[in-house]
Amino acid sequence: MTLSTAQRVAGVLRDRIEGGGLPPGTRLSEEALGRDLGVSRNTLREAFRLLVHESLVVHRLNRGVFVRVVDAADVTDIYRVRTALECAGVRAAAGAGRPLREAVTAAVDEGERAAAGGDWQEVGSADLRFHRALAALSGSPRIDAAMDRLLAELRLAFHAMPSARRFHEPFLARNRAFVRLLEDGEYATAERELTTYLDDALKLILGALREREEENT
Amino acid sequence: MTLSTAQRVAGVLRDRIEGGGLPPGTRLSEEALGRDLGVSRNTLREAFRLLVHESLVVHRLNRGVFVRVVDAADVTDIYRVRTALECAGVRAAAGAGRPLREAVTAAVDEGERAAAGGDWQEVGSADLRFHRALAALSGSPRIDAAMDRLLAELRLAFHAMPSARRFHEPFLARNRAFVRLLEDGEYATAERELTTYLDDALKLILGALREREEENT
DNA sequence: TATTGAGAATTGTTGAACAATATCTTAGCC
DNA sequence: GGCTAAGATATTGTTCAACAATTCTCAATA
Repeated sequence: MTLSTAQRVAGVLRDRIEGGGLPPGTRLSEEALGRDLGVSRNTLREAFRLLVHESLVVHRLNRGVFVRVVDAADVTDIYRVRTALECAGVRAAAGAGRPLREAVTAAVDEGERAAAGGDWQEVGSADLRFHRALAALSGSPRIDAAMDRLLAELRLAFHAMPSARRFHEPFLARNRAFVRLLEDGEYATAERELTTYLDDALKLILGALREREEENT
Repeated sequence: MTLSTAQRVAGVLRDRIEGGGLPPGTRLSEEALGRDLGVSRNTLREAFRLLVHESLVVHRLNRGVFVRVVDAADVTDIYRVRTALECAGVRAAAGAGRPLREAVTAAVDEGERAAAGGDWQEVGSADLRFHRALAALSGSPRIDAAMDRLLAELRLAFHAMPSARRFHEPFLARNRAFVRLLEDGEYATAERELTTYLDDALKLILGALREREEENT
């Protein structure tokens, strides 16, 4: 057993949350969950702390933990940080090692292959890998970890997106064009394009969030 | 009782660590510390969790918690992330609100005042506030939080710096010049200067770390 | 010297008890 | 009827001691 009980429990909860089994806003009762998963309240609370650190749940004093609700302000902020980290990656691209640069191209390739096969779920995953690879060009473990946390948060918001295809399809060509800019060493242009790219994506998500908001009124 | 026992214990440990009473690498025995502080192991473990979240200690499964050792690779990485975040702040400076911009200037003012009074400890604090204010120009809560964690980590490495004055004095003028660039709207120049600024600071710290390393051989 | 295995030391997990806080219920009032 | 306030109930927060699981120590052995 190389994983502690708390880590295993956190993994189970993470899967349930990301799989939609525990929708945003759900309260996680210590007693009920502990009985369900067969662990003590103490261990469960330890698992909660791990998930709090991943921003998947929030902890309100004397009220318990709730599945994180990612609102428009959160998404906007996440995109601010993404822009900072991914732009830093682009600026480090020239000095980055070959494996790091190839990871970027590979993710774009995989996205196109998935699109050809009609697997839009996988197109989404490849897109996240693409952006993570972009930030990873910095060669910084802390940036990698921060990026993972950000994308995990973002996945919570993606539950609101009606169609993976409508959201991802327009970006396939932009990803390809962007990679070409990197390969040609057009870093300044690439950075500008990336900024507007992320801004466009943000607007799409905010639009979807607003629509869902109006539905629930 | 507005502070839990665990929080008090964490405070005691934090003081001991930052005061040098518990040098980096020290293992914090649950039983010995618990007896020493008069709390149960469980409470002590809760305190440990708080400190882990602050990056002051690390937790290794089945081995216990150790006072964090910040090595050259860590410092290098921290400066990579700082560069990304502070540069993002500079690029957002034009659109940032007045209070955010004034906070940058205020920190530089306070640094100069402290230097005039010979309080080099306070010069160091003001310098940290200056860089935090720089990153805060982005107006992003997540960037603010990340910056706080980074600077807390960095404080651990500063224990290796022999003289606060020798380290901070040369940067007083650079801080002032940098603020002037911001006020004049010379953002591109400011960003370039900031990059070399952080690079120079990194080299100084790495040099001090190397010297301390050689002493301990 | 390197290895191995039993025992010691240490951390991981649990369940319980009690305290503090929040939520729900209900009785009384306007 | 609707509203407020007091009390009852449920939930989380904190601490403890005991037991399980893991790692470490160190002598015995090849």
